[in-house]
Amino acid sequence: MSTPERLIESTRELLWERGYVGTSPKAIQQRAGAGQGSMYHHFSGKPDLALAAIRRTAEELRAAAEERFAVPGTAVERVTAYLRREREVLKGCPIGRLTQDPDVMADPVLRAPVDETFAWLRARIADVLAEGRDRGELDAGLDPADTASTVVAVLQGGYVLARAAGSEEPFRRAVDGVLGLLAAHATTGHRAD
Amino acid sequence: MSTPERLIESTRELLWERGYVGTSPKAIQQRAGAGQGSMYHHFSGKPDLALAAIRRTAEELRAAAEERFAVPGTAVERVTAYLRREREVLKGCPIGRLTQDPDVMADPVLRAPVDETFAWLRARIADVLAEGRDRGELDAGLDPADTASTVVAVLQGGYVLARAAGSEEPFRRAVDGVLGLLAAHATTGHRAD
DNA sequence: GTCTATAACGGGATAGAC
DNA sequence: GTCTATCCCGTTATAGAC
Repeated sequence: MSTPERLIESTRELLWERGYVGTSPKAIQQRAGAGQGSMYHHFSGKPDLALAAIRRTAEELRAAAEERFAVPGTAVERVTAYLRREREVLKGCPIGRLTQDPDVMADPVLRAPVDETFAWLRARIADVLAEGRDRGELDAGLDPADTASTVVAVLQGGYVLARAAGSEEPFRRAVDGVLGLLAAHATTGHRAD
Repeated sequence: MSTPERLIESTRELLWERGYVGTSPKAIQQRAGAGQGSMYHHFSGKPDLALAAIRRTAEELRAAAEERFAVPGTAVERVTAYLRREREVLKGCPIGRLTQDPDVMADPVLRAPVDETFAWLRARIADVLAEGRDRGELDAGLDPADTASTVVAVLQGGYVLARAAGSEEPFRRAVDGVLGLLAAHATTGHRAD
C-alpha cells in the first residue's frame, strides 16, 4: 500500500477509536509507519487528512447500507437486513461519532460528509418504507420519513447504549424492540408470533 | 456561588460542549473565574473535577426523567411525556456524549456513572411499560425491556441525527416515528388518528 | 485559599538537507 | 518523497510565596 493510502487508513482507524480531537498527526504517522515530512508532503495537515478519511468512511458506509436495501424482499425484510447486518457494535459508528467532535462540527468542510451521509440514509430508508406501503405491505398510517428517522436513530442510539454498558446487549435489544414495533404495522404480519 | 461550585459548573458546561478530551483545566479555570492554584487546591486534577461534574449531571438527568415517569397516566402517556420533554437537542445528551470520549471510557471510575445512568433509565422505562402491559393498556406481545432500550436509543440517536443535520427536525421525526409505532400496540389506541 | 512562577511534555506545523 | 531539526504554543500539572 502506498504511503498516502497508509496515512488515510491510519487516520480512519484513529478517528474511529479516538475521534478528531483525540487524534494527533504524530499518532497517525506512527501507525502508518511514515515520517513527519512524508505526511506533510502528501497532505496539507490534519484537517486535510481527516477529510480524506471521513469521505472514504462515508462512502463505505453508504455502499454497505445500499447492499442491504437493494436485496429483494418486503420493506420490513430489507430494513431488518440492514439493522441486523454484522457490525462492530462496541466500536460505535465511525460517522456518528464525529457528531460529538467539536472541531469537526465547527468546520463546514469536515461536517458536510457527516450531514450528507445521514440525510442520504434517512431518505433511502424512507423510500424503502414508502415502497412497502405502496405495495400494501405496510400500514398506510405509518409515516415513512418519521419511521426512517426512528430506524436510523435506534441504530445510532444503540451504539451509545452498547458503549455505555460495555456490552452489545442493549444494542440488540433496541433493534429487536423497534422490529417488534414495526411488525405490528406489517399488514400481512402477526402481532405475537 | 463558591469557588468549588463554580469550577464544577464550568466543567459540566465544557464537558457538554467539548467533551473530556477537548476540555482543558485552563479553560475550566477561565470560565469559573478561578486561578490554577485555586483549582488544584480544591480538586486533585482534571479527572477528579470531571468525576464531580459527571456525577452531578447524571443525578440531574435522572431526576428530570423521574419527574416525567412519576406523572399519572397510561404507560404510553408517561413515555411520551418523557420523550417530548423540552431538551437542548442540538447540544446533545450531556451523558451520552461521554460515551464517545476515549479517556472517559478508559477510566472505570469516570465510566461508572455513565453506565449506571443508562442502566437505570432502561430499567425504569421497562418498568413503566411492564406496568402498562399488566394493566392491559399495552399489547402483551410487546417486550418491555427491548422496547425500553428502543425508546432510549431513539433519544440518543435522535441527538446524533440532529447534530449531524444542524437541525432539530430529525430528532422530532425520530420521536414521532417511535410514538407512532408504539401507538399501534396500545390496546385502547387507534392506528391512524 | 489564592496567586504567580516554573517545568516537562505533546500537538501541529515549517524548513531545508538529502 | 522522505528525513531530521526546529519552533511556538497549549496541556497539565507542581512549588512556593502571599
